[in-house]
Amino acid sequence: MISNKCKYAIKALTYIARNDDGTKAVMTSDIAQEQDIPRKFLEIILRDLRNNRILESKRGKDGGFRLLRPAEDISLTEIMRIIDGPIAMLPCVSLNYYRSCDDCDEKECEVKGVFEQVRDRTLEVLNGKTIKSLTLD
Amino acid sequence: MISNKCKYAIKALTYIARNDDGTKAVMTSDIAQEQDIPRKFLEIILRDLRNNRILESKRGKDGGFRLLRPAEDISLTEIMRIIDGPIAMLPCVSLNYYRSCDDCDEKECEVKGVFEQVRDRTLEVLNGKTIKSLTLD
DNA sequence: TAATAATCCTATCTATTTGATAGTATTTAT
DNA sequence: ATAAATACTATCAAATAGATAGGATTATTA
Repeated sequence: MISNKCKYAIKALTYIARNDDGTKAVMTSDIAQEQDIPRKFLEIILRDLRNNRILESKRGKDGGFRLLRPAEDISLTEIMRIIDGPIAMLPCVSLNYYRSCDDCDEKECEVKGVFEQVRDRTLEVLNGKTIKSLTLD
Repeated sequence: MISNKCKYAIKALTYIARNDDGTKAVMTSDIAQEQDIPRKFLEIILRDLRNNRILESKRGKDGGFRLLRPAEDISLTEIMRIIDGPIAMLPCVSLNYYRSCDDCDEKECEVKGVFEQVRDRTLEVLNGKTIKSLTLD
């Protein structure tokens, strides 16, 4: 399962992508209201995305958030990794968050192969999806 | 990520499948030792699997556990659902643990479609894997 | 039939993660 | 100056993960 936080992040980003008309940044409070996300929680999420160079922010009056890159260059995998961490089902098959298993020898691990396949299938779908393509669905 | 508990369950089942020679049941303590799983934790897992009709148990001396069905009839998905619950990444796309989302309208949800695809790809892999096929890998 | 060896059951515990809220500081437009 | 926005720090409650402890029950066998 992905976390609520991650789902909020995706919804917030698609909202920003749809509502940035080029004149002014998109405000936290608008996103929170329209997408039904707790405001203070959303602040944390947006700051996270900013710190990871997905968003840029502007403070003060008429402040808000903008995508730092075109929506078609932001993949779902990138967002999910920032917010939730690994996508793989086992640490030892994670591409971005690899950790060895304490309790088994990877060379003869029975389950590793299966979960590598799951990972690859999952990434085939998720890598192909961007904030842009989500807004078109 | 799948839980440690679930990984333990899979390893325990493959161990039982490999070591049941038809004469006597496989003991918790043997599994725990060979597969490096905390004994008391493993007890809980095996009882769970028994309650869900994956294993049968025999008490007392020479007691232990056996697969209730042939290893080729026990899929990974079944085990994962018993131990960890839903396999899907969103409650609203889960086949076995469906729950509606509080915060969005499913008809126009942007992410639902993607995670249905992920679910289907994942199940393609996991449904094809059984305790039997894992022991052959 | 007593001893032994196994599962069964209930309760408990600690650490981490999840999902959030509160309050204040800082920045910016007017 | 003032209003309105983000930035930051701290805190909190509930759920989940990952176990551990101790005794009850059942079955074998010497």
